[in-house]
Amino acid sequence: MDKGHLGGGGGGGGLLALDASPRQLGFLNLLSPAPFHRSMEADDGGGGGAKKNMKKSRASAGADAEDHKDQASAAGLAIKKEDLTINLLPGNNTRSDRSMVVDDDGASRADEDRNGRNTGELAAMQAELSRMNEENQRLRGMLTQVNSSYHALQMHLVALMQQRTQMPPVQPQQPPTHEDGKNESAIVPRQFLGLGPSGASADVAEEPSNSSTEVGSPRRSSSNGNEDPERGDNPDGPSTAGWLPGRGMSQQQQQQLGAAAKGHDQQAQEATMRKARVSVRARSEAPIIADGCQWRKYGQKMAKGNPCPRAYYRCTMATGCPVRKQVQRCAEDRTILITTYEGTHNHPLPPAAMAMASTTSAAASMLLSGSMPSADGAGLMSSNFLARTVLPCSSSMATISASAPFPTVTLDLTHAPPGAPNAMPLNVARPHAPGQFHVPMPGGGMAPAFAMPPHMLYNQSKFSGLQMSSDSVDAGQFAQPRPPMGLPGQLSDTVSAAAAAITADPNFTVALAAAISSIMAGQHAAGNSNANNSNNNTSNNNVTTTSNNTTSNNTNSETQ
DNA sequence: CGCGTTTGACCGGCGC
DNA sequence: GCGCCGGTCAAACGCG
Repeated sequence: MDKGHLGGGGGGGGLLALDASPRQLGFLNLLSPAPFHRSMEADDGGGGGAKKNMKKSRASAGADAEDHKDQASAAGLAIKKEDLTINLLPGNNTRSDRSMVVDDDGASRADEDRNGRNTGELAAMQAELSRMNEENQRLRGMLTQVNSSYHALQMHLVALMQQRTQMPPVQPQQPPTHEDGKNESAIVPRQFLGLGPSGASADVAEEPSNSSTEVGSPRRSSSNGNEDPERGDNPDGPSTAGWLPGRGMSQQQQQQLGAAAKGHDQQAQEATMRKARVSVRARSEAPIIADGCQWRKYGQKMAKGNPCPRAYYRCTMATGCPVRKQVQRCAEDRTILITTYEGTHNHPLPPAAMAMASTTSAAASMLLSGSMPSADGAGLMSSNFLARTVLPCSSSMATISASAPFPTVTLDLTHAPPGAPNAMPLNVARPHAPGQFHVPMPGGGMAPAFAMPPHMLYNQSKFSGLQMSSDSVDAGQFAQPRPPMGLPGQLSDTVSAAAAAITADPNFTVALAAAISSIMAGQHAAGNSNANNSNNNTSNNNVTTTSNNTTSNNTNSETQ
């Protein structure tokens, strides 16, 4: 029976978890790649890292001061051999030859000669080191800048969250005076769609009639049950206040709405945005994925072009929750379960559900903030970029469809992050793709919520692959699992919930998106294009190099 | 008996 | 205007 699938899953991992450490942020990795990358390498182990660094190009080598100190200290020992072949001077050779000829006891003399050579090498290396130090300073400056930006964002997030807790449930929305405003595009979408647990504000806004219990409402226009009361002039109903243009607006804006065509366009636009969906593709044998929410099936249809029926579910965790989801198996590969979420929860969610909801929320916000100026190339660029940043582990897994009837983000969880260690082959049978779905866990490969029944574990773990996206990046990119965090399951859940709540905040997402977009715009202005991945020795070499890394990872995952 | 699922009917949007 | 299609409703049904 399907009842078994309605129960909430165990605690999921912290999805899109934002660690205090900037290196956990994939986008920061993109923005200031070299220092972070190198700091990661340093984790691999010191000596080998130092040797590797010497072989690198100067640009990529000069990053961490400590590394250079290590190099300096090791210069007289480890680097000698390589550099001897480089720095052998004719004079040295003659001296060495002469010493061999003249002296039978050439050991001490040879040592002296070596010392003499070493002094020359040391001078050269000191010069090199000084250059590297200078470069180091520059890179440190960059790092400091990025760190300060990160902390500024963090402060902004905290401020936003505090604002949110102090705000009444229904907050007045920004006046929709934008026609094509790209600045507003980052603000507006979050008012319409957030699949995450938005606690009160946006959810209540989404729900046309909370007090009148949508579920029990007899007459609902079928597919537009959400929009109709909002589209129509619905003067009352506090629930419509959230995003309805007519609510919480100045008289001037009301007059704007009065203008038929204009208001109509806006409303149509907003309705379209409200239709934004997040589609999750995951391999699952189960008929439904356990995302922590409770769902009630209210319909099933045979969709055209797919022999598998499409099931319609409605969230029943709270009366009137407008969130719906469609579940359908992929026509090509029926082991792939496609779950499409639409709407915003208007009730608190358990951590497990919050994880999924925050993922979809982040993806939806990403989509809307990026694709709002759909005709704008920059918008699409930022969408794709955000698809990689918000969902780092799924750089190729997050795709945005502009051609779909509704703007849709597709999170493809059927691909394993590249190079994921300690992967847990959760697939029951994937003959064509061995170990295709790998779920790297921060604690060495195991999720904390394993008190679940096996089938729940199966499903929930699939989401953990998304939830642990940032961790996946760490583990996947650097092929070095982080040491076990030692977090008890409960605490881990709490942390995940907090992280999920943070990332679920559309304000955060939008702020993040805006910051990233602006930074990226600056970088593109400076370095033209990241996609070229040329390995020239320009000042952008660091960025390019790491974007190479990122790109190669992307392609890795894409080719899977 | 209550709750959830099933399934045919209905409705609205959209393309021709 | 008509038909197709996606989405929803609600009565019937099944299960615990």
